[in-house]
Amino acid sequence: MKKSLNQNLLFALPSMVLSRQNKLYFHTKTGFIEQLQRCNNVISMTSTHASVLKSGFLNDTFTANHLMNCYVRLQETHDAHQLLDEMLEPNVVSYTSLMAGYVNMGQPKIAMCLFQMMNGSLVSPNEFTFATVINACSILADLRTGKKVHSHVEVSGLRDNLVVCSSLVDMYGKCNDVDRARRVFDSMGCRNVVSWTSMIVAYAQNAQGDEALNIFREFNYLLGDRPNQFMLASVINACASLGRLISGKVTHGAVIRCGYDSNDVVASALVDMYTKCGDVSYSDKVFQRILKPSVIPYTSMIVGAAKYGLGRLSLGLFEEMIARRIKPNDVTFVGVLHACSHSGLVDEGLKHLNSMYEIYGIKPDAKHYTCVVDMLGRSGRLDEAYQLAKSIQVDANAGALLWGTLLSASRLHGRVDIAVEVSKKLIESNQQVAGAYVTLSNTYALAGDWENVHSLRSEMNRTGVYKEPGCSWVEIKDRTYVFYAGDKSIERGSEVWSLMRKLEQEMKKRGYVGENTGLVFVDVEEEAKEEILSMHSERLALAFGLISIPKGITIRIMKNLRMCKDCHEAFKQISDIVERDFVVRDINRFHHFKNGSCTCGDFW
DNA sequence: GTAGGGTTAG
Repeated sequence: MKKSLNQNLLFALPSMVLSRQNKLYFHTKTGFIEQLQRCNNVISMTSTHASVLKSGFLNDTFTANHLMNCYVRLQETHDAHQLLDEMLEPNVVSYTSLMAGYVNMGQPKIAMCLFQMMNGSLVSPNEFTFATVINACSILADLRTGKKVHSHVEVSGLRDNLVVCSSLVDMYGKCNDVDRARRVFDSMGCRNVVSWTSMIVAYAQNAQGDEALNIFREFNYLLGDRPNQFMLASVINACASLGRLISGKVTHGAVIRCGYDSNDVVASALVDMYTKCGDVSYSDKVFQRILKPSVIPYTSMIVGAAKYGLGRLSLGLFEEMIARRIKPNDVTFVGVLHACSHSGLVDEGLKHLNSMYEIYGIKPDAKHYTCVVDMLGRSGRLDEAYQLAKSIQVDANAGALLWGTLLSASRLHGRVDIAVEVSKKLIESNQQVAGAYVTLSNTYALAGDWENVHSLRSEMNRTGVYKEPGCSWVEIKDRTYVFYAGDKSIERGSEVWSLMRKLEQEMKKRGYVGENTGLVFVDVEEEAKEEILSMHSERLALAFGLISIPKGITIRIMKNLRMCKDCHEAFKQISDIVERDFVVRDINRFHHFKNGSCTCGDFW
């Protein structure tokens, strides 16, 4: 029969008592608690537990809670749980601290079970309990339970509690219910920087970056508080998701002025933002300034370089981080494989796939295999890619990505046979149906099989399958230019088209041929052309922007600026990083000029 | 004993 934790300790007790005899006999409740607070390893913990047991103080809930908290702190949740089971009168602190322990140990489900168990007892939850269990729902993105807990909060008299409401905002955000998050946020009588950050994150992580920036503006305007590193990292993330280079740079200025530029998390967000906003060289400059980059900034930079086709740079960074004994994670390998895929480094990619588990103990999963399928597919090794895809066990979402990847590769290399098989899989499983139809149709078009193209189009019309037009956008100076696939009426459209033709000629001159360049159209139907254009419109718009922005307007204005010390430092650093034509505009926004001196506060 | 941030393949 299994012995209880306390029974086990009784067996261990005699030797412990003997070795610490003199101290133990004089213990008081306060003495035990002080001793427990000092415990920093399991051996001293076990010994103290034994003494508490012997003294009889274990029946005292307050002392037992300290004991349990100590187990939780040492990550011995199993022992802490056993202690709770054996407590005579566990109270709200006993339940809540164990719940928090499970959440911190990555076992939020057990925390939720404990909450249920507690509700079945006579103990009522308090604000700490609610914040903890809501956090568990948030980690699991469990909206159903989250709503139930929310109702419980409403009747518990804690609906005005700042921490509970902030955790509700966060929970709804993580469960992709932004409207509910906003409703809770709006209902709050009192908010702090955490509640505002939770709302910003809720918007940013649910593809509503504009709203995230609006609410950040509101925060600055209403509160005049300085944002902290959490808020700034979230705002930078929102800029990244929108491709808003200027807003990103302005926020970068705020980061420097507020003194968070050496923060690892903020720097990672900046590296990622500059990549997504169109300039990997800024990312590199920010990255170079990080004194001791951890795995995440390294990964951001590896992924960033990979996206720009700088595979060798990605692999060099990977080697550098290994040499610095920084352990890669699963995302790092996604970046490495992505880099190999986009730079045609197939053999090296396969080598990295094999080393993942063998050397680093990371088991490749669907996302890694999807990268490898993409890598083999891009390089024309379609049969191997197909074989690999068939051998992977995936759930529906990962499957959609995997087969979608193979389908694109089949189209790229005109492998109608594989494209047909793969589209069938996608359409039958009701995944990416419209995309599958269009890509299959384009594959037929590339092969000159117009009969099948037309029959697919009729089938799409008959079954009512509609492909949302692709959309991309780019921010140039203070304007956002939006491009929809197939929309020829875009502003300054004729300039875009003429620039595109120039680029096309330039690329041809340098030896690019075929549709791999993305700008050279093959003889396909109108819709297929539009799809190819939309894939590249972002880069196109960037190129378009670069030749349209007037330069050289900056130096004179700058000389007249009188800046406070903080702003001057921010300006010096940021001008190392960004180009001057953007900087002046940003710098003007960093400052308020009153009576000839500089006051800061409004980032926008 | 409680709430918030960064990297992920087509």
